[in-house]
Parts: sequence; structure tokens; C-alpha cells
Amino acid sequence: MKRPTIHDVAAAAGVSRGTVSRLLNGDKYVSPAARVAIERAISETGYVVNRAARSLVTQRTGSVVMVLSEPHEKLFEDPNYSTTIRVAIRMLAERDMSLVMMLAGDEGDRERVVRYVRGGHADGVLLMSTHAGDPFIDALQSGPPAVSCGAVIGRESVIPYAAADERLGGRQMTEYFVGQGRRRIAMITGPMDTPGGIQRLEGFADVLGRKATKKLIAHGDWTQASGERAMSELLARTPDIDAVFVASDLMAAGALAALRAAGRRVPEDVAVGGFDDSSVALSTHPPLTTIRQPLAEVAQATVRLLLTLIDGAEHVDPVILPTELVIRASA
Amino acid sequence: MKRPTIHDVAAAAGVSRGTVSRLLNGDKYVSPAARVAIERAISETGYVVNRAARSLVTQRTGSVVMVLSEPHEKLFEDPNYSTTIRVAIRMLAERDMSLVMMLAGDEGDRERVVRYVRGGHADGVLLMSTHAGDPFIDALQSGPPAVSCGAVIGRESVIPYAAADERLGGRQMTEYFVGQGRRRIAMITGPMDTPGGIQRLEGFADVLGRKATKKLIAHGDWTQASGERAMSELLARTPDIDAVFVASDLMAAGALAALRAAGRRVPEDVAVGGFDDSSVALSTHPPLTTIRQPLAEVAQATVRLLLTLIDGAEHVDPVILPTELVIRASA
DNA sequence: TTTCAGTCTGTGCACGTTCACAGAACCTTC
DNA sequence: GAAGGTTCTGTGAACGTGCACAGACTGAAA
Repeated sequence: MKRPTIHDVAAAAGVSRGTVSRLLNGDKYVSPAARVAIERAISETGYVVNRAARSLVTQRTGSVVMVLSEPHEKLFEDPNYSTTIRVAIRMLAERDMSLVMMLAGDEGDRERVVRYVRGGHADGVLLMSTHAGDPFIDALQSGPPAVSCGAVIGRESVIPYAAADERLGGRQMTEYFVGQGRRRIAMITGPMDTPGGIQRLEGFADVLGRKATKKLIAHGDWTQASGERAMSELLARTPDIDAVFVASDLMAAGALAALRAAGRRVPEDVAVGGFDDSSVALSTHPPLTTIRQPLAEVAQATVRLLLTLIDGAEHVDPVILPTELVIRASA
Repeated sequence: MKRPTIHDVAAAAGVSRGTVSRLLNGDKYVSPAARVAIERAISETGYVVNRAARSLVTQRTGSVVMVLSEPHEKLFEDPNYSTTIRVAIRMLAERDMSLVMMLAGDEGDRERVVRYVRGGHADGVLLMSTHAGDPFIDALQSGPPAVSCGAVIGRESVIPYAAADERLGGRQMTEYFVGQGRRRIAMITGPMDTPGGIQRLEGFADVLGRKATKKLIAHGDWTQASGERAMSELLARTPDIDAVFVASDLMAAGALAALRAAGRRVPEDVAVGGFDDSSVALSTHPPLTTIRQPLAEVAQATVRLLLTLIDGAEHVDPVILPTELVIRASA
């Protein structure tokens, strides 16, 4: 039993293919009588358009590809992903478009993505967590519109993006520490080739100025273990620290462990601030004071940018959304 | 500047469309001379096949749709998702297939999925975390092959799946408690319409037999808050508990908070066991003894089942993979 | 009546591929 | 040299849709 085609619908409704096609594509110039007949025929036959045939003639695929630029080993649970995926699916579904996922972890992956996109298999590209100087961004330039969820360092001008104001978040936490009368404020950053790594530190430095010395700054790689290590480093280097701003909740959990091991009380001896307001922030002891990012809003803005470009806009401006301080027991 | 077609490649290589098509589809009967000429022409022109045109004639789309059956509000970070998504993308990419994502949170979503699948837009369906008695599984029966990542309760016979042996996990943790000489062992379960909710409890009951009384069992909904609430309930009901098996790490984090509030020491007074071995298990204090699920292996097995069915197999058997006890400080 | 604009409809063609088929070229064997 | 099997190649016909175009019908204005 074959799937019904537009011919079958037309025949059942007693009209021609063209009329059915017009109705399907929201064209005006379809008489009320034809309209009801066709709608009935569609539901009777269970017709659904063949996207392949349509895209063959329209040169559009009705799909957007989301590219995950994480190296394979790092399967860490980034809440950003699940939120963005869901928001994107939902917004695309409203326009009857679908989301296809691709990985860009190694060279082979990236080549595959470029081939896919260049081959015209997607109407747009949604980049996730792309690292600084990623060469394959250039390869994407000539194809369909591409946007990034989160800033692409060094390429802000070439690829539109939506992101949280990470720098503001850094300032918010640091100002909070200062306002509490903390005097020796340290920071554990993320990798310095990511926006979160760079910009959260910038916010920290904005507030502290020259008091943000190298001795007070340690680097992690987002993992809990790296947070623990960095905290130990800091304690060894500058024992009189009374506050530490950690660039992610997960690393902050590591920092808490190191502080506990060193016999420091939190928040009495050392205040700890995280970033992300992830579920980890609630499961630590004490729960983390942290910075909440407007994840869903960023995702929405990203998709909106992409759709605007797909609709033919020449240029869009980046969108930067404010973060928010969430106060809990750790600071 | 138009995209090159198979005609352009054929012309550049001095052969006909048919020969190029044969090479592309791995057919034998292509002479060595033609082969090199075509391969050169392909790389010179930058040709990449038009999937829409191909799928129009082959009736295959080269894509698999992953259906996320979570209600919208619950955007909780399930590590299962990110692992399965990555594994699926990777395995599909090897066969030059792509993964498209859809949501099935409400009735409208589900209808969209059914239309999409029935419309022949996917060669297979990969169900994630489908709840018991989900009616839309039946709607999927008549379409392309569908498999589930995780058991589908009450439908094990109708839809193939791969899953972790949740029941075994429940036994492992409970036996560990028994072996340690714990006498009053309680359990906090997940929702009783999910495999994780039901089967982890079954494992618990397997070991404890009639000692697993109703008084010792409380129910949560996977959230941290529900874990905390359930733990308080249990303590009020049965104050002499000396161990509790919590069906997820996140809920276990909540249980730890409740125990701390009640002045119980962990693990001295009460041993706590979690489930999942998620990142939360490491960030709690003390770190959680828990059950590790072979997430990646389950994902691989799921995709393999689906591909086997897509390749024409009539029937496949479900795959159930063993869990593993991970001992940390909480028990 | 004629003219014209507006509304609605049907038809042929193109999109880029695969597949079945026919046939050419080559080798082996009688 | 005829016959028969491989191996290889080109060609026409689909697949299901959107779009441009031509034309039919309406009603209003000249």
C-alpha cells in the first residue's frame, strides 16, 4: 500500500495538483469550496507532503544542523546542551523544520560537517561551544547562514551569536564579595580558549583592577578534579584567601572539597562563588552561591537569529543577555 | 554558481551518469580507469550527492529520528541523553546517515512525530525514556522500525530495546548493605511508571524478601527536592533506619540533606546508596556509593538493534547489560 | 456591449538521482 | 569462427513536488 501523493489528494478532492499545492503552501487564490474539499481529502487519505520531492525543487531542506564542537572524550553533562536542543527543536517545529545533529570533534567529523552543509543538506547551521580559532568556521562561510550559541572568540565579527553576558556575571560575583568585605579574593577560571574562561575572568578583573594579581588566579578545565587541584594551588600560594570565585559550579564543587581538606570553613573562612546555577550547585554542602545564566533565553535568541538570516536578512546583531546573582549558603 | 550535479561529474570524467551512480553506490562493475577518472572529477568539482533526489527514488531518507519523551518542564540534566545522542550520531555517521531530533512532550508533539514518521521522513525511530502505556507507541507500529533506549514497560514484547539491568543494580546495592551488616534498609524509588522506578525496587525486594515492607519504601520523582522529602518521611515513619538505597544520585543528594538536618551521620548512622554514578555523586559530601550503568554500551546496543532492523531483519532480541557497584564514602 | 482587473484553476516542465534494461566489448571454449 | 559467458557502459523512465504560465470565470466600470 503506497503512500498517498499530492495527485491522490487532488483526485479525491476533484481538483488539480496545482490547487492542492497552493493550499499547502499558504497561497491565497484558493476558493473556499476547493479549500474544504482538499482539507477533507487530505485527512481522508492521510496525506503528508514528501519533503524530498519538495526540497528537490525548492532548493530548501527544511532542516537546520546543530554542530557540537566538543572533543569526544569530554562527555561532560552540559545543561546548556539539553536546553538549547529542546528550545531549538521547539522553535523549528513551529515552522515545520527539523533539527539534525552533527559532531565536530575531530578533523574527520569537521570535514563531514562541511561536506554536509556545502552539499546543501541544511538551510542553516547552529554552532555549539565552538572553540577559539576553530578553522572550520571559515569553511562554513560560503554556505548557508550560520550562528553560534555562545560567543566565538576572535570571530565575533564574522559569525553572529547570542550569549549570556559572562563578563557581567564575573563582575556581579566579585562585587558581591567586595560588598561583603572580603579582602583577598581569588579566582579559578575555565580554559582560556573559551568565552566562559576569558570573559568571566575579565569581569573579575573589572572589579578588582590591579588587585587581581596573577597569584590570585588559577586555571581549571571545567572538571571537578581541576577545580580541586586549582584550589589547592591557590591555598598553597596565598593562604590568606577569604573568597574564591570559581568559573563553574562543577569546579566549585571540587574547590569545596579542597577547602574542606585544608580545614577551611565555608563561608566563614572562605566564601565560594560558582557559575551556571546547575544542579550541582544545590547538591554541594553548603549549597553554592552562583551566577544564573539565562540559558533558555540565549537559546531562543540564537535560533531567532538563525531564522532571521534564513529568511533572507543580510545582517543581524549579536544578542547579549544579562546574568543574575543567586545567593545561597556558600557566600 | 550552482552546485555540481552527477551530470557535471559524469561530463568531467567522460563517462555517463549511470557509471558515476554505480561508483557512488559501491556497485561492482566499474572499470579501474573509469573509477580514477570519476574520483578525480568528484574532488575537482567538489561534488556531493543530493540526498533529496536520491531519497525521492530510493524511498529512503538516510536519517533516523530520536524522540525525546520528556514532558517539557522537566529539563533535568539526564546524562543518558547526551551520551546516547553522541553515540547515535557517531554510529549513524559511519553509514552516512543523520540523526534528527524530535520532542514528544504533549499531544501536539506526538502527533507531529507520528506524521513525520508516517510521512516516510525517517528510516527508523529511536525512542528515549518513553513512559509506561504511552499510546503513541501503537501509532508507530505500522511505520519504519522503532527501538527504545531503555525498556518500555508493558510493551517489552512489541518494541525492541536495549537497557541496563536495573533490577540487578537494585540487588547489587541491597546486597552490599546486607553484607555490611545493615539491618533496617529503606528505599527511595523513582516514579512507578518508569522502568528505573519499578525495576530498581524489584531488585531491592529480590534481596530483602518480606523484610521489604511498605514502611521502608518511599517514592520520589527523580528530583532532589523529592529525595529530601522522601527521606524525611522515612525517618519520621521508621527512625531506626541504618541504610537507604536511593534510586538516583540526584535524589540521594536530597536524602543526604535531610539526614544532615536530622543529625544523622553518613555513613556511620545511615549508609546511603545512589544510582547512576552521575557527576552529582562526586560533588556530594560524602561522595556517593552508587550503581554505574553502562550508558555508552546501552546506547550502542540500541542503535545497533535499530540498524539491524533497518537492514531488513524481521526480529531482534532485547539487550540487557549489567550494572556495576561503585563504592565511595557514603556507604 | 466591450474592456479590464481581479480571482481562481489546470498543465507542462524541471529538480537530481537510481534502477532496469539493452547492448558493447572482451575473454574463453568448443 | 561461432557461441556463450563475464564485465562494463549508456539511456530512458520514473520518484513527488513547486513554479511559471496560460487561460477561464466573475463582476464592475466605461
